[in-house]
Amino acid sequence: MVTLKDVAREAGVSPKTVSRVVNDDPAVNVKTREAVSEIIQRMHYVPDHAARMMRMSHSSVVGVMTDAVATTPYSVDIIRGAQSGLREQARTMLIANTDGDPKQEHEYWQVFRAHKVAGAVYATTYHRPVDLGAPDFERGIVLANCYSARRSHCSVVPDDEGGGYTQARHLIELGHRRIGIVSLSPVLRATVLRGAGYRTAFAESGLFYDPSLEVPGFVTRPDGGEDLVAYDAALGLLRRAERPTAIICGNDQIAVQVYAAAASLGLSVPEDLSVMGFDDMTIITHTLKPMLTSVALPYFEIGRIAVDLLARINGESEGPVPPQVLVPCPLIERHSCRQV
Amino acid sequence: MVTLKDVAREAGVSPKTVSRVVNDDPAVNVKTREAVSEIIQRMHYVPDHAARMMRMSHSSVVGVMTDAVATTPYSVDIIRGAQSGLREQARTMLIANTDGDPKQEHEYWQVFRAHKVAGAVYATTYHRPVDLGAPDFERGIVLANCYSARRSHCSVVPDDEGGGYTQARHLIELGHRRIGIVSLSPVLRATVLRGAGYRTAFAESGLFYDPSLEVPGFVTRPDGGEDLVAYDAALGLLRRAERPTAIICGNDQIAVQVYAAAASLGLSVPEDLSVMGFDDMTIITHTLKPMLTSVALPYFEIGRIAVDLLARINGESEGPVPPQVLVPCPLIERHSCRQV
DNA sequence: TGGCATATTGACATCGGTGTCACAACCTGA
DNA sequence: TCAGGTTGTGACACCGATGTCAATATGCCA
Repeated sequence: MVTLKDVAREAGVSPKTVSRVVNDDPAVNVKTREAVSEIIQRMHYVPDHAARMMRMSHSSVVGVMTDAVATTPYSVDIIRGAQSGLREQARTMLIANTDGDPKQEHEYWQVFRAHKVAGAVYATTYHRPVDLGAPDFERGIVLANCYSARRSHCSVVPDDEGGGYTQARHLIELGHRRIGIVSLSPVLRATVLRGAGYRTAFAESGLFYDPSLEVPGFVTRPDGGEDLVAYDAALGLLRRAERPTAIICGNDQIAVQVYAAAASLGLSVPEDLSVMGFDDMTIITHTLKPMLTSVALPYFEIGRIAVDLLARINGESEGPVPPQVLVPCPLIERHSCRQV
Repeated sequence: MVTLKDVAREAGVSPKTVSRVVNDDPAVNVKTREAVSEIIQRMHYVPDHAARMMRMSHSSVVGVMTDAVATTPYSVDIIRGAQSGLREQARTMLIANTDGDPKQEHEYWQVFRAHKVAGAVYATTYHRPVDLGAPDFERGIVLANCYSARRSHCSVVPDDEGGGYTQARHLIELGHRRIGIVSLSPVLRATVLRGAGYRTAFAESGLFYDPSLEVPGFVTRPDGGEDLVAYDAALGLLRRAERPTAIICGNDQIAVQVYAAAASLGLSVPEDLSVMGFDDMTIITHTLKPMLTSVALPYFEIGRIAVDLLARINGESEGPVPPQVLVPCPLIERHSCRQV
């Protein structure tokens, strides 16, 4: 391990001067700087993070704690977004996956403290309220894809209500008047919020919101698991006397089953039925034929904004720190919806 | 920040003694240990990672470098597997996502050096050869889901050949004799390896391998992107005079389109056609009706084994260090294949 | 009781950087 | 010519832990 002192000796200057060069301190003579820089390069010197951190009593690492971000595959984009933002801040990321286990969570807060991380992002798989308890962690915390029931931390969440509105609004603009909905489990916050969005869009256009046209695509088993019943749900809707001309899906998986149900009745998408997804999981949206129009969950953005907020909380960058940031869910048009 | 000294003062002992307690040094009187432990708890003391690391000149952090693990969603399970293994080793994970950019990659090797990480895992999205160049990084490196063309590092990769064998073998055992294959892009290593697996299984059973029954489900566009053409590929196979009774898919996305193609011809799965996926992306396998039988890519295991190997390389645990570990791809039986 | 092994504890230096402050060399303007 | 300012550099202490080694207390045996 080559140290500051080694470089200093080689360059014939004091360690402090090398330190200045490394940190771009302007109070160094240009010639000295160049000479030292050259030697740093030649010797492959890299400043020791530990020593620096110890002296400065905080690190350039940000902790990211997640429950089980891998469960819904794309929520891992929160991590990618965070990484992207941290890279610009010249920071790095210490990651902790807790599997939702409070014991692990507590341990990792300790780890974060031990590492003197500059702050933490707490990200969840599903948009939901969380209660962090008192993690005795002094630095800033930003919640991503979740929010504090006690409003104790600021949060970055998808605008599910807006997303629901966007789904409905787009179909209405295409001329649809009978719109079925195969929704997620009613206990999810997303379902409630999007429902509000649908109603707003319907009301705006003077459409009647018919509750019988909204059926769940997932049902919760007694053991807590979920069964995907969208196929039968969609069949039910499509067999009604007045068949809906479009179906809004709670997520893209539901759309897969809606496609299959339509096919089984000899209906084709989008000629006989428009289908609108949610989540924009490319693995599904690009795979279905025709490719699925969907509303995206802006995970990448959420991660990015979370670390930007963190920098503001820590006073390292300018800007306001709103208690909650709603990130819009953009419409991704493909070929599963048509004008009627 | 409460330090060792603070605890020592409070306990009326020397800092060194507190250090001994923290590190479970047996040379401490039981009564002293208990008293000090109690005060550590009460004061919420957490040892400073930086100071410890500096003194010991290595850290308990492992670096994980990835190209773009989020692209194929489930390859993120490599990360989860690694995390799970590291947790048992009482280590943590510094993560670096390079987007495949060599400049970022070089930067992150420097970051790893600066952090004095105990070792590194280099994970890729696709099973492929890599050339790490000379990352001037002194600690151990293990490749996950990729391997060194120059055999300079040890690697953990899925047994694609075995996976292909498993796919074919299972169908053969169910009595299928005409088996179509809708494969991945022929340039992928996985395609080549699995092809070898199919042939072995066919040969074993005295089946004739008919190249005309293997068609690509993806085609590469001039711009390098890929188009999913499995629907038409499957139609082609299913319209042949002697229709195959089963189709092996290069991944689960292909299976989605095979299902759709079968439906469009009025064929049902599995009565008229057995379908076998690959990757076991639950988001697809659980969504299709009937649920898809598939062969899993053991990403979680790969990540886990990689960090175990790393510990061996660093001499922290016992066991051999093979140059390459092939991780089996297990068959996950669901309902898309039937006996004929 | 003296001598020696063992158990327990602490003083001190050290790891690799950076903050503080002093100091020398060089300007500037009166 | 000299006070006062600016620029560039280095000496030294210190961040919070641990390794080394010495010091003290205790126990045991002859």
